[in-house]
Amino acid sequence: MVYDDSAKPSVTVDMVVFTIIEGKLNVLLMKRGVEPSKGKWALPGGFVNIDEKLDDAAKRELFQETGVKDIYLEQLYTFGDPHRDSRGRVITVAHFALINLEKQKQELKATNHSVDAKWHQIDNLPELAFDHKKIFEYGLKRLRWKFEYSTVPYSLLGDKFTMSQIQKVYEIVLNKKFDKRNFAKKILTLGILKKEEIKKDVSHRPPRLYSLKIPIGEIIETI
Amino acid sequence: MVYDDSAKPSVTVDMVVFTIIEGKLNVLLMKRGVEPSKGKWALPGGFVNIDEKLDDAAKRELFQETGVKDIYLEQLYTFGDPHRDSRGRVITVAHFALINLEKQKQELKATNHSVDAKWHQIDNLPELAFDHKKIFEYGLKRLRWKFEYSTVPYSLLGDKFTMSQIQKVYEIVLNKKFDKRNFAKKILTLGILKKEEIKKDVSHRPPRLYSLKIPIGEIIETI
DNA sequence: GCAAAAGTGTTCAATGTACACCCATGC
DNA sequence: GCATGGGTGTACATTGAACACTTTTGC
Repeated sequence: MVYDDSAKPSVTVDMVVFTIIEGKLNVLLMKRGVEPSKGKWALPGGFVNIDEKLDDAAKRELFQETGVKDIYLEQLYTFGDPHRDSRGRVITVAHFALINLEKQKQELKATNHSVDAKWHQIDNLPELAFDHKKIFEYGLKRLRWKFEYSTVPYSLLGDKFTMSQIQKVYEIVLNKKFDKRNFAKKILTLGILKKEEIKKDVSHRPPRLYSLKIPIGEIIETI
Repeated sequence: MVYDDSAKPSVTVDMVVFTIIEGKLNVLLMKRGVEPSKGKWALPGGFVNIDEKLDDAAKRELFQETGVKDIYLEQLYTFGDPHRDSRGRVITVAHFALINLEKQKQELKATNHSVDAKWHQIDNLPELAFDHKKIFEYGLKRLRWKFEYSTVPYSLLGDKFTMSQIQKVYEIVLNKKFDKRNFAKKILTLGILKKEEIKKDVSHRPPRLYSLKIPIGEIIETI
C-alpha cells in the first residue's frame, strides 16, 4: 500500500437509474435502513470492492438491491466533497443507467430484493439523503443530453418498436411534444433503424416495427 | 471508518493539461523519479488528501509540480480498473486543464518546480506510464468537444484578443483551417464578445480587440 | 509602393419547422 | 361506419459553406 491507510477515503458507486412507467419518467430510490439518514430515500449504491471495476461494482450493487440486470450504464461524474457524507470521507463515482422495465418484469417479481426499492416519478421526489439530489439532477441533465445526441433512448424500448413508441419515449424524457412527421423524418434520416415486419392485431392501422442497426450507445461517444 | 481500511483503494487525481506553444498543441508530462515506471513520462497528479476536494487536490498537485496556477480545470472521468497501477488498487479522478502560458511565464521562471516537468507536442508523445495514454486521449477528445460547444477556448487566450488569434487557437486545437469570414460571423453571432479598442503599433491594418462578456465555461454546461 | 494581416457580403445547399389529410384495422 | 392510431409531403425559414477583393498600417 502506498500511504497510511487511515488517511484513505472510502470509495462508493451510486446510480441514477431511470425508467418509464405509465408514461412518466421514474428514478429508482432505496429507503435507507441504517444510519446515517436512516429512513430517508437515497440513490442505490455501495462500496467498491478492492478488486472490482467501477462499473462492475455499480452493476453488482444494483442487482443485489433490486434484482435488475442487463441495463445501459455509463459513468456520470465523481462527487468528492470532503463533507458530503457524515461517516467520513466518502468519494462516490456516480453512474447513470436506463432500463426497460418490460424486459425486467419477471426478474423483479422473482426476487425479494426490491422490498425497500421503489420507483419515484421525477416530478414528485421525496427529500434525498446526502448530496443525492445534486447527483440526481446531474443524471437527469445527462439523460436529456443523451437524448439529443446518442442512441441511448433505445435502451428504454424493446427490441422492436414502432415510430410512435420512440416518439413517446422522447416526449416523456424531454418533456415536450414533437410533430410526428418531422420526428419520423429526423429519426429515419439518421439511418440507424432497420425496417422490420408490420405489427398485427391492433385495432387501427397496423404500424411498422423497427429495430436498431447498431448497438446502443454507439453513435456518439460519451464525453 | 466504514470498513476495513486495508480493503480501501487509494484515490489519486491526474491531469491532462493543455497549452499552445509556438502554434502547436502541447500537453504537460512529468518524468517519473520513483518506481513504478521510473524514468517514464506520466501525467501530473498525486494522492488526494483526506480533507481536500478533488479539484483542489488537482490544483495543488499541479502547483507543487510545476508552479502553475490560475488555470481552467474540469473533471474528466474516473479510471478505476483494478490493475491499472502495479502498486495496488488506485482509482484516479482524471481532470482536464487549459492554461495560457503567456500569463504564467513569470511564475514558471520564478520557481524551481519545473525541473522534471516538460511540455510535449501532442503529435510526438513519448510512451506514457500506467494507463495515461488512454487518459490523455480522453482529455484530447474532451478538449475538441469543448471547442465545438463552449467558451473554454478563451482560456487559451489573454484578456483581450483579435479575431485572428481566436481563429488560430481553434485551428491548432481542432487541426483544421477555417474561412475567416465564416469564422468571424459564427463567433460574433454567439454574442459572447465585447468590442474593445483597436490595437495599435502593428505593421499592417490594425485589428480590433475583443474580450469575453461572460466568464469562461458558462455557455454550455459540462455534461 | 509594397508587404502584411484585417475586414467585409452574397449565393447556394442543407437542415429544421410548420402544417393537414387519408389509411388500415377491430369492433 | 366509426373510433383509433398510422402514415405521408410541401412550403418556408434558418443555418452552414463556399468564395475574393479592398483597407490600413509600418517600413
